[in-house]
This record gives sequence, C-alpha cells and structure tokens, in this order.
Amino acid sequence: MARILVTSALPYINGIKHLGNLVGSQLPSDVYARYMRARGHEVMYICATDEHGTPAELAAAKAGVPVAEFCAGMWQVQKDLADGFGLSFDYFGRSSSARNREITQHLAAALGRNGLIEEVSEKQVYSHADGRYLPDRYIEGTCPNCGDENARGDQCENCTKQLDPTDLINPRSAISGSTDLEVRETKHLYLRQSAMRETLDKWIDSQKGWPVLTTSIAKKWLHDGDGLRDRGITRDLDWGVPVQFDGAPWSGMEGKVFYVWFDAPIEYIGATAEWADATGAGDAAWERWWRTDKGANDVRYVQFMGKDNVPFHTLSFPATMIGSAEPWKLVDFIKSYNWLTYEGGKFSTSQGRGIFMDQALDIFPSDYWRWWLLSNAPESSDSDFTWQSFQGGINKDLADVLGNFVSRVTKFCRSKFGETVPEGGTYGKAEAAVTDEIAARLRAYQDNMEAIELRKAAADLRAIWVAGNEYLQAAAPWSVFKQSPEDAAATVRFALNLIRLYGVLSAPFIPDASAAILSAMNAKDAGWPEDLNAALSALPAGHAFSTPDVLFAKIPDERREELEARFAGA
RNA sequence: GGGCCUGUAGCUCAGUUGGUUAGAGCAGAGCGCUCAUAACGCUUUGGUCGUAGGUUCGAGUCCUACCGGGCCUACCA
Repeated sequence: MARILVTSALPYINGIKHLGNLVGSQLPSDVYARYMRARGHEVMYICATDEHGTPAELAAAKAGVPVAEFCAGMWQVQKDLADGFGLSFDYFGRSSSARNREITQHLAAALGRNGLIEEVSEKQVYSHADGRYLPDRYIEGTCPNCGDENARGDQCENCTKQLDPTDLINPRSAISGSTDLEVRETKHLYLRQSAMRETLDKWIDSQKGWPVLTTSIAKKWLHDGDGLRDRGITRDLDWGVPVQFDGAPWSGMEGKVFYVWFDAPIEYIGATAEWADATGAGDAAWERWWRTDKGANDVRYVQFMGKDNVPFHTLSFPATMIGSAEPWKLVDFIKSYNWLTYEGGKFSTSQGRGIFMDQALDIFPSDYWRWWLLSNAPESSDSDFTWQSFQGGINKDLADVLGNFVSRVTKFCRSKFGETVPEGGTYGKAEAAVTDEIAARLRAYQDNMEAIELRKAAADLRAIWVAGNEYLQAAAPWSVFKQSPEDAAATVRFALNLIRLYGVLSAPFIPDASAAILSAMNAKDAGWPEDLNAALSALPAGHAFSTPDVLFAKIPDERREELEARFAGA
C-alpha cells in the first residue's frame, strides 16, 4: 500500500467555473484519487478555493457585499457544485483560512532569513476614484503603437505589443473609467527566483516522464531571455495574507498583503492542515503528508492543473518550498491539461458562452458530464465540446453499451428465473475466453490509470463493457433457454457477475451509476478485482438482486437541438 | 518577434526507442439476433499519415523548409 497525495489546482473564487475549468484539474484528479483509493492505497485528496486578489475584491464590490462575506458565500456555492459532481476531496479548504495565513507567513519568513527575498521599490498606478492600486491589466488607454483605444496596461490586444501602463496615452481605470490616476512609488517584496534558477533547472531535469506540456513550459521560463526572473510576491491590497515576519510587522510592508499566486499553492498545505483541524486529527496527521522529516518520505505527490498554472507549480511554488531550506515534500508528478473549447470557440465567462457547472447539473446527471469530459479530456491537445459529440458519447457508451447491458441481463433473468442469481449449468470455454479478454483489458486500464492517461483508460473501460455484450450475444441464453434452462442459467449467472464487476471498475469515472449498479446487484463486496476469477463468482446462485431502472436515459435529437440553441451565447 | 504543441480514414483520436499488409470508436453499408433503453453481435466501405525535399536497407515515426491550427510570452489567476 502506497501513500498518495493528490491536489487539484484551486478554482478562483470570483464566480462559478465552466466545464473547461472542471476538466482541467478537478475532474481528472478525482478519477485518479478514486482509483487509487479503490486499489487500497492511502490517499489524501486536497482542493480549496483561491480567494485573494483584485478580481475577488471587484466581484465582491459588484455584488455589493464585503469581500470576506462574498468569498464565504461563493466557497459554499463551489463546495456544493463540487459535491454535485461527485468530487471526492478529503478536504475542500479556503486560501483565506487561518492555516494558510500562518503557513504563508512562515514560509515567507524562512525565505527572508535565507536571503531569498528582496525589497524593491517600484512605480504603481493608483486610482483615486477607485481607492486602490490598479494591476496593469486594469488600466486601459490608447496604444502608443497602433492607436487602438482599448489597449490594456500589460498588452495591446489589437496589435499584441507588450506595454507598460505608463506607455498608454490617456490612461483610465478599467474599473471606474476614471482618469484621475497617479503613479506612486511603492515598496514590494520580490522572491529571488533568479538565485534558484540552477537548482530548479536540475530539479526539473531529474523528473522522469513528466508531460511535455509541463516541462516545456518550465524550461521556457527558466531559459527565456535572461532566464528566470524575480517576482513580486506582495500587493497593495486589503484582502489577502498580511505581510508579516514571524508574527511581527515586516518593516516597510505595513498594510500590504502577499500576492495571490504566492499564497495559493501554499494552500495545498494549508488545506491539509485545515483537514487535520476539522477532523481533530492533530498536526502530526497533516505533517506526515508534507514534511519529509515527519513521515512524508514515502508519499507520492501528484498535482493536476490546466496549462496556465504550470509556471507556478513547476517554478514559483518549488522555489518557495526549496528556498525555505525546510524539509517540505515536493511534487513528484505534474499532470497538466490543455483547454476545452465550446463548439469550436472559447468558453467565455463574460459572454456567457459555454456551459457552467451549475447549469450542467441542472440538465444532466453528473455522470454524463464526467464520462464525456474524461473520455474526451484535452490531454494531448485542446479538445472541443460539441453537443453532437456529447449526445453521441452518452447515448452510445453509457446508454447502449453499459446501461443496456445491465438492462438486458437483469430483465431476462427476472422473466425466466426471478430476481435471484440462477443456479445450474457450468461455465465453459466462453466464460474462460471472456475472462481472459477482460483480464487483458483490465491490465491496460490499470496501466493507463497509473500513468494518468485518462482518455485511454476510459477507452479500456468501454472495451470491458463491450466484452459483456459480445459474450451475451454469442451465448444467446434467450434461445438456449428453450432447450436447456440450466445452460442459460449459467450464462445469466456469469453475466450478473459481470454487471457487479462493471460497477466496481466504473466507479472512478461514473461513481453514481456505479453505486446504483452495486446497489441493484445487492453487492456486499465492492473491492477491486485483484483476482478476476474470484471477482466473477462474487454473486453466488441464490443471491437476490433487483432490476434497476434505466441507468442512463438517452438524449433525443430534439433535446440536443434545444440545448444547442439555449447555450449558443448572447 | 521568440518559444512550445499540433496536422493520421467523413468526425474524434491511438500509433513505445524508425522495422512485416497504418489501428480504434463514432458515422455509412450489408447480414444476423430478438433478452434489452428501435438496444446487441458479426462482416464491411473508407487513409498517396498537411506539402516538398533529405537521412536510411527501411520513415506516420528522424532532419530541413514551407503551409494550416492552437497555446505561452512573466501584473488574469
């Protein structure tokens, strides 16, 4: 038995996430966590909301509530949606928690003591009307290069030229439109990542088998231009982790907070500590996952994230951990995902384009979404959600291949033998052959799960379902029954055991349907089939079951067309 | 501008270190079955592997150029 720490990138707090966000980190990490638990490993699966930063403050202001209140409310919304999608976090924390504040301040102090934090004086734009400093992208004006009037302070979208806010002609606040702006001198702490470039480079090089997407982004940042740059880790904001040094004010940093990217990944640790608090397990319980001097040496730590998050997880966060010179557990494998697009274009929060988590759960069961998103996950490149593809995948894979198999077996049995596993007959070549077939598919399934190749694993799982239909078709108990009810009974008995097996194997992908299957089969043992032959005789003759309702209702064309129109966007 | 990824049957994708007749699912066609959610099974049509060169006994796989799609480029997180 191994110990596996799994973290999903933290969803930002400012609103409800769309399916692209879901498939990029939460959903695949959940499948992995569920699979590893099913294999008997000890799993700690952590996620949390990422709550700090300007967008959260603005979203709160727009909603007309204090930011702390806004975040608390939105945390609950996201928690409920996560539950709705069956995300099996051991703990869903908050980056604004006391634990994260404490650990973030602790790590900053350690970095400071090790000479890895530098005070830098820089110029920032202050907006009097908004009463806040403005991040570069929240300043708009005329581009000095192309004359576009809606250039942002970091880059002109029109001509793609990178800009400084001070380059803009007639700059204004993107929040209020105010032109009452002032460039102020302000001091900030910088993390001296440049000093750790070689360390990080060697660390990245020592990792084996990481996705190309992960390492290529890290390498780019390490070697681009002058190499890895230092980064500001503080901001002039109210909402965040206060900048302190060992609990005392950090001289010159009064009233400032740590920048959200600094404290967000630390919340992986913070949330594990929150879990320990919530369960009353004590500090040793979370430290054995995170401190190599306190038991974390045998932990395998796997992170899941969208590609936008890769620089923070390959460089900034490791720089924080390594730079502290404390024995923190570092990540062993970083699984990164490309984007999911919607009908050929981008999901857009602002334009209401695409499908959001709350809407998705309103129209179909979470298993539908889980299955389609995971069996089409953007693992090797961006992938496109279309209603046509979704409808096809659900109807064919779930309804026809799996759902109908359960249906035809249980209903046939009920009509001929009643709702108990029938006795009589013996297994022969057909049963041995399909067992061999499934054994081979199962090995592939397991290998792909271990390697976190979830698209391939989904295909393997589907092939295991198909094997059941092939077997049943060849055995044809409905015609055999007329001559030899005993032989038909053996086939049905075997097929009922296949159903139970499918319930077990499918659980990481479609947990609700799996639970329904296992419940209908009245299965007491839902353990992973370490011994396939034993697993296929788990339901003995005489075992009572119930015939389940339709497991997966099909999506008719009219329904699909209606949804296509409804989600076409404004 | 720079960097990275990607282009394989109508569609979505597999194709380990270059090695026999390029695979799967969906869609299409034919046949079978009738237990089942008009479901299932079998057979089958379909590809000059983006283009042009090169390396090699041998290239979907390696190299170069070009064409197309996408992402990143550090103050969105």
